[in-house]
Amino acid sequence: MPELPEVETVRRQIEPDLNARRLLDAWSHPSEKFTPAHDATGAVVVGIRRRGKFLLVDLARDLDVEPDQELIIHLGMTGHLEVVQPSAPEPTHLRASWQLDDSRVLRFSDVRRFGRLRVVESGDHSTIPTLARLGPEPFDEAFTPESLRLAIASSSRHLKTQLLGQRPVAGLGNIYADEALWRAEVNPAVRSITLTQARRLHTTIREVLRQGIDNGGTTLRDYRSPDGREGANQHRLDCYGRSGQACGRCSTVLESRTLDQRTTTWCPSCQAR
DNA sequence: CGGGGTTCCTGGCCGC
DNA sequence: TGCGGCCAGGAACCCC
Repeated sequence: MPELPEVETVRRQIEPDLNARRLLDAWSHPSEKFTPAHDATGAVVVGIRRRGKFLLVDLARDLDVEPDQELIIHLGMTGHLEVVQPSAPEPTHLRASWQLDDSRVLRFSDVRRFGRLRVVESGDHSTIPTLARLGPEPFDEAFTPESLRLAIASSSRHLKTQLLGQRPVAGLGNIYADEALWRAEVNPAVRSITLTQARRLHTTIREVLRQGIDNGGTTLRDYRSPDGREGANQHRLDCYGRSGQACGRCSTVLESRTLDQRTTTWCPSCQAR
């Protein structure tokens, strides 16, 4: 399930292959999630950025002009991007592909079809709700303990649920949210946090995301980087997926329960309310 | 507008 | 071995 570290790993890998390449013919699966692939046809890639879990591919009519469109890619749970020779074996769940002007092909495959594509005018994110209201990038200076505390205070929902909502900070999913809360020793089900807790959580959010990027992402089942390799961060998890095992800090057995329809794992002792 | 619930999908896994 | 049932999970979407 690609979260910020996985999406950033993908971005770094495909950028050199895609930069300055023109997208020629496009093919797409008939779902409306993927048919916008055709809207990018004819444009040249002049850069690839990331906001939270979204990839923003800057498109221009030509190499020497300002970009006027963005191809926005969300990988969902099982989305995978690769730039390969056309002779490479076709993925089983191909959802979109673009012929490139260097004879290679950009392919987007996605087993569960939770991913989606859109082409919009540069900077116009108004039709993509989560992106339009996305919180600060975790490594940006706009993300501070106080911004985090304020964001959490602005809603009455459970802390973990708010973090998954992408408003307090961009890019957390279930894995890194559980990891950050565990490290910060904050209970996932509280509805507000003190500034002291916000300071800890601010630090641990940055730590777990940085560690995830440094390890090339977390591969639990499907995630592969564009070059087909697994990440290594799954060997470094302290909390996510460790329900029933001993907490690495206090040896209490980690618990798991569904919080607002999402599986949540935490230490009932160090993360007590 | 916020909160709460539902839906989209399919492979993998469990139990019989 | 086969199969029904269930689960995971991000974000759009719908209703109140």
